[in-house]
Amino acid sequence: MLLSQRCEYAVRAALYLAAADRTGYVAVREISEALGIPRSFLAKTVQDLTAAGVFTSMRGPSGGLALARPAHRTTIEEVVLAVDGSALFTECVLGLPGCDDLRPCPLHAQWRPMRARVRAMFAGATLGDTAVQVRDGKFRLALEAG
Amino acid sequence: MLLSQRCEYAVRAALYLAAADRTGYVAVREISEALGIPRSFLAKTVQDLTAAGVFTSMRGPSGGLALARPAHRTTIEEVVLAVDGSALFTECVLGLPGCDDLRPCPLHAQWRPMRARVRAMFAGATLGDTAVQVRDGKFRLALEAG
DNA sequence: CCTAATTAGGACCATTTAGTCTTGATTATA
DNA sequence: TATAATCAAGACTAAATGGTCCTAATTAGG
Repeated sequence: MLLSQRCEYAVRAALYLAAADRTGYVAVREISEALGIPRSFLAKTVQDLTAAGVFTSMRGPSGGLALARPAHRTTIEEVVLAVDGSALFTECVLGLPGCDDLRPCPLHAQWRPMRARVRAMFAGATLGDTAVQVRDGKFRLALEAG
Repeated sequence: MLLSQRCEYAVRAALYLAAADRTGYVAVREISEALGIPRSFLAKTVQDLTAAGVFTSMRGPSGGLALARPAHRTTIEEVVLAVDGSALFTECVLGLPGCDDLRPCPLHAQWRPMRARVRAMFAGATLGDTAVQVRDGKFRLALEAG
């Protein structure tokens, strides 16, 4: 698994929020039901995102979650960093501490640019871009087709 | 983490075996001490590799582990597949079951070629190639520099 | 002010992964 | 044949991850 289960959930939830394009807040309950994610688990996971300033939240009736910034100014990379941290983008593929250009592991020369590309994949994807296509039915965020 | 801890250990052990380039067998104890890997844990992990036909093993004095084939005909990909399976190379980055070209997740178009590149990185690295450079001191397999 | 809807947060349980330990089977060698 | 070295295998413990549940705090609306 490239991303933790929590992180997969978080990215899908962020994309759902962006695709919903609602003026107010969206309840965790709605997101969890729409995406087939355990509600309590998602609720705890998104706390990382509000703590990181990616989401905002409001309690009470008509409360819920919202993007802290416009969807086109938030990237999937930010979501990944908030939940899983930066290890995937920085650590040695063989787990050697201090693996770098000076004291490389045998895969360092190949993995270093590769992990940069993986990061660029997430950094280049704004929630806005992708959400448009989710709304158009080109992409899916849950088990069912559309 | 791209690879499980067990898998990281397995790859390093395979590279150690290749770099040792011994005519006979190499004991798990020697490998675990050289690489700083818990011995019992490594012993169990390499059973996956012997079961997969990547390693052979022999019990008794002067027994141990050896590569089943010449080092230049075994790839790191085979080690990864034997321990972690193929999920990394086949599954959706957002964890959606059945994510494919017909019913893609929002990152499918980017992740599909990326995971193929990751796989190619492992498939293109034979134990023989890399072991040579480990022997030359260009690469390290453990915490210490050489 | 009361009620219901909602997030926040912590305690808790379940599953997977990481790691240890012991016992048994095998085998070279004295 | 006795001994010691080694892998094989399973039971066990520990830690991380995934997931549930309950209580408190907050807030809109009657």
